[in-house]
Amino acid sequence: MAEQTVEELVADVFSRGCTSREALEHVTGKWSLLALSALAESPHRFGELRRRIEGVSEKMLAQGLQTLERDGWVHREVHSTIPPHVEYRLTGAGAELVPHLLGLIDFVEGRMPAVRAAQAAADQVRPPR
Amino acid sequence: MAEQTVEELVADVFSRGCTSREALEHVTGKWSLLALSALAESPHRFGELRRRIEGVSEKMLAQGLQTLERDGWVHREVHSTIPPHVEYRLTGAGAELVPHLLGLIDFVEGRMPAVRAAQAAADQVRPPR
DNA sequence: TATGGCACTAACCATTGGTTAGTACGGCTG
DNA sequence: CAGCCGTACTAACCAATGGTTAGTGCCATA
Repeated sequence: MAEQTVEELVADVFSRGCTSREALEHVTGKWSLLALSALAESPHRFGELRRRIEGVSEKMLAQGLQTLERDGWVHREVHSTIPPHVEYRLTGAGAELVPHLLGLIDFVEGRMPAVRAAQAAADQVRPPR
Repeated sequence: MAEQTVEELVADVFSRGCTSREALEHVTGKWSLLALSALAESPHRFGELRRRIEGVSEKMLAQGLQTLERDGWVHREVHSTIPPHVEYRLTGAGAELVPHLLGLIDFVEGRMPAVRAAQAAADQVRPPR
């Protein structure tokens, strides 16, 4: 661990220097995850995404989309119109990423009864602060 | 959207009131994700996890493990010894969750060259602030 | 005596998340 | 006419969470 090769930088999430950590954080971010899921349905304009994802602010949405675009998961297309018209769609890479995310989302959603039961049981033994 | 049924609370990540949002945030949290991945290899003691996951502090690790335990993904077993001996292992649910996480991690790791290339290209067009 | 092992937690500062206001332009309504 | 709406962001500022550092108690060892 004293020395790190380039391969280790790429390949090992347990390694502090692994650059995929950051990329993982981006795609699993709270709002990015939901934006990607929405874009899996169809390309959206900014405002459409905003309305699709309840609870997200324009600021957080813009931030997440910017990151997703920079990492190459999302394609942003600006039409020079008034009012502004910006469209977001998944890139090829994004389209391959999304089934992984949706699989995880579906799994967790399906497990919510168990999660809730576990929380209730845990809170009985050890009430939260 | 004016009214929400219990089903909607459970089933729709796009909905503000969806409780699975929080559960998703927990399992995809930066340190929790790595803890779950390490536990997929074998049960670990606290210190073993700390050493396995480079860069995590005891505080952040403890916090993540506590959440994972509460949600029912991880089983925490305390042995009353001196020095303390606490062991963490995946629950049955955790064992089913982890392949989803590992699939995502593998996918993103494999895509890092493309992510980096996308970032470099994006930064040329639009240098980051 | 001091230090190390173990698994946390308290105190405090740094960073990111989130709220609110603002931008510019054309169209529509009262 | 003035005000508001639609659009897609960004600036300013406060709230919340992440992260750093110190501390806990007990036994064993140098």
